[in-house]
Amino acid sequence: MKAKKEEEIFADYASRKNLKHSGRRDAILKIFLKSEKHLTVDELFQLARKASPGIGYATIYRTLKHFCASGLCREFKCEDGFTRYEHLYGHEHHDHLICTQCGKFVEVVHPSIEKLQAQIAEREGFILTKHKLELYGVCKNCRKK
Amino acid sequence: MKAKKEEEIFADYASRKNLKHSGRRDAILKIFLKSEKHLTVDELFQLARKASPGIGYATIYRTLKHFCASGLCREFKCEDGFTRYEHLYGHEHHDHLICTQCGKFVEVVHPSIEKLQAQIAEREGFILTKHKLELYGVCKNCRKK
DNA sequence: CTCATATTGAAAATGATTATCAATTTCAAA
DNA sequence: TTTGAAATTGATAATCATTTTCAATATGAG
Repeated sequence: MKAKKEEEIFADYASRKNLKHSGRRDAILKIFLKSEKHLTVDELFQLARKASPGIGYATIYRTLKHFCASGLCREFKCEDGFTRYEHLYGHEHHDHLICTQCGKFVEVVHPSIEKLQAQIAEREGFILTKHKLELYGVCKNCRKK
Repeated sequence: MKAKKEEEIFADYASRKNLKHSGRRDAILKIFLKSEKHLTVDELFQLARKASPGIGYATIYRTLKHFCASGLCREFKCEDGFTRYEHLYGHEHHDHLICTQCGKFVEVVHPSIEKLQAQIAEREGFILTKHKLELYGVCKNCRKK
């Protein structure tokens, strides 16, 4: 029951933060959890508007901040200028392979790269806190077209 | 004569693009070439203002666009939200190791990582066009403090 | 039920960047 | 040297994504 677990994570956060109950927020959470894509703010807004007509843009932003703070998701500033939000729960650390034609996101994991990064950092006397690796290219599907 | 060479690169571009001569631009170029740092727009603006009082912010932006188009430099959108400009000429492809305390930039090259990236992309059926690898951490100096 | 506090949408504010515009400068050709 | 088309410039307005403000409303503990 992954979805259940994610809802619990947010419920815990909400009670920790003394958030009050809100239908809007529930709707946004449901939509976010249902989508496995890396949604942009606007995509989420469009979907939320269907479920909760009259919802404002600011509410999406505010709610996403909460989701991030709760550990449910993470902001991902993409090269195309749009910020996307990706699920964190149940997703081990990964990097991204992104198709510049269709926008497909592939989450990739490669322990050897992580190891090499640590080596580089050590060689230069750094202690690594985080890294960002994005591979941009064209996927098989888009090449056929 | 690296500096000479860089000036030539820009001169070629300028003549190709029918740019007219400009004292402002010369000053900005000189400042940019003299600095080996990854300057932000504002840092460059502050420096340029000393050399050319009265210079406007827009001129910095416009000139940097030209520098990029000429192949002299490259925009680097940093995690801290500031766009920096780095020298391209004489700098082979590299990734960045960045100190989150003092902002120190180290250019790192690691062929094995490049190879692994190509492997990952191939495994997923992608043809790589570019990549972005940034390592964030704390440098030796900052750890001492 | 009550009241402090969280939530909301609309609209204003922000901050980085770009576009506009009228004034000025450059430079090739006359 | 003069001329005039085209480039350059600074100031300012416009964008665009995101944040903040604010007054109105909703929530929920006591």
